[in-house]
Amino acid sequence: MGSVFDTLNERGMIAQVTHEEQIKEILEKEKVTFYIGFDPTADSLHVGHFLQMMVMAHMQRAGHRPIAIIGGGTAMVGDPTGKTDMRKMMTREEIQRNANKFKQQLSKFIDFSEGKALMIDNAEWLLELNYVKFLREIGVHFSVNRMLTAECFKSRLERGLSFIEFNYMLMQSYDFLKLFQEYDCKLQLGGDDQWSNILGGIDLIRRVESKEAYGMTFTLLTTSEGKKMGKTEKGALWLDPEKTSPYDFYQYWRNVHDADVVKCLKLLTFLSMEEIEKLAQLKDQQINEAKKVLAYEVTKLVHGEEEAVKAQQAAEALFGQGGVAKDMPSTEVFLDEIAAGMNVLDLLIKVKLISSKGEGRRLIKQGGIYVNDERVETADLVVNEQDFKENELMIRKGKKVYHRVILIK
RNA sequence: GGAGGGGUUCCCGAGUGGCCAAAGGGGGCAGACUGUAAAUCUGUUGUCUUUCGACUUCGAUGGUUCGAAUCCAUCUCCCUCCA
Repeated sequence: MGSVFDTLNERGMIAQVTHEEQIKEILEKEKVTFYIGFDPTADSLHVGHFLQMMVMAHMQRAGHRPIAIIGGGTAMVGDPTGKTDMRKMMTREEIQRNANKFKQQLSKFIDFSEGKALMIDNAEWLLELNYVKFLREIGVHFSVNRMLTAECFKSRLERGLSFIEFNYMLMQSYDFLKLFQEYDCKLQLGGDDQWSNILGGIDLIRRVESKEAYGMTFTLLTTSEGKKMGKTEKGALWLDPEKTSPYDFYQYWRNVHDADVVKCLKLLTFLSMEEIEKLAQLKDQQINEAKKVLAYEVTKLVHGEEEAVKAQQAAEALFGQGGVAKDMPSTEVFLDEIAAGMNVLDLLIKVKLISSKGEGRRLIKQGGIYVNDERVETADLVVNEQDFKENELMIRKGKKVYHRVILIK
């Protein structure tokens, strides 16, 4: 029966901690208020945030109180960490809109009721800061020399770093101080790339309050090849079903590399370590079973059980034998559009499986397009009403991309 | 403020008057092999038509020329050095 710390640790989530012993201790004995910051720079959270959310959920389950900080103020400055060039500035409105979406998504993981968790926008205090006052109270505590030695600035120094970005660290540190003072928040968590920013906050608290605060960072979600995970050809893998359908989401995890399955199970599901161990024993083909579990569990967490089941069924119907999948992407077509016959290429375009006719021709030439499971041999093929079975037509591109066309009479 | 360098197709990056829809790499997509994996190999990767071909693209706008990504002018953005 270990503490959350052990749980997080054995799942391989923890990257660095500031004071291992003390953190273990407070996590075991106290109800700790901690925070994680989220940058509202996109209109949806993506898998990159997923791990942070898992951590928050784990912590909350262990009785601690999470604060999700929406970086409404800091987003107006831009975190230089890991960016090769300056981030584009965002308007208040954009940030606000994004922040609202975040809250919805976070609510699936964290219970915000009865003050069990808080969500705060740091714009609340950052936007009102008085420059001179800030410099006098906060700025004095930072040594430029030391900041420059931080890895995140070092790399940027070669390319150029604007003053505004340079200040990001101060603002994030100030957040921590503020939360420490007002909410007794003494632990900051974050991705491993946030390490130096977190240290900044801890330092600041020590100097201003003469009290100890703690920090802990988590593994960044990367593939075994060291690439950031969750990037797809269409961009990030979003948690918003409007931006990434549950089916695609499921498929992403269904298709992770062998080497990453166990890691993902540990990091992204609540399955017990015993169950994961069991799955980790699987070899070769059987690994697919583990991948199914992974895909199902992760989809369930993000989109709910119902969607996860649907996605799984859809996938099985398609990749297993026969069966009709109801929940893959589909497009409706009206009878009069099809009555006279419609060229495959036009149909493919309509259904957005291809973006140009040239692409379609190429795919067909290479044997990558199937209609109702029959390989399309020529781009001249015309599809008409007779091709629909029970008002449905199945189009497949390559091996994995399916699309259902529904005929509306 | 002064001096210099630069903006090329998804990304990086060649290309300095016709042979350029534009090398090479990366990435993407498809095919083979497989396990809805990885690795590998092959093809492909502006649009339209596919057969020749037509059209649009090299920061923006004008200009020179039979012909411009390549030359000129103006504008714009970025970077480096100096102050």
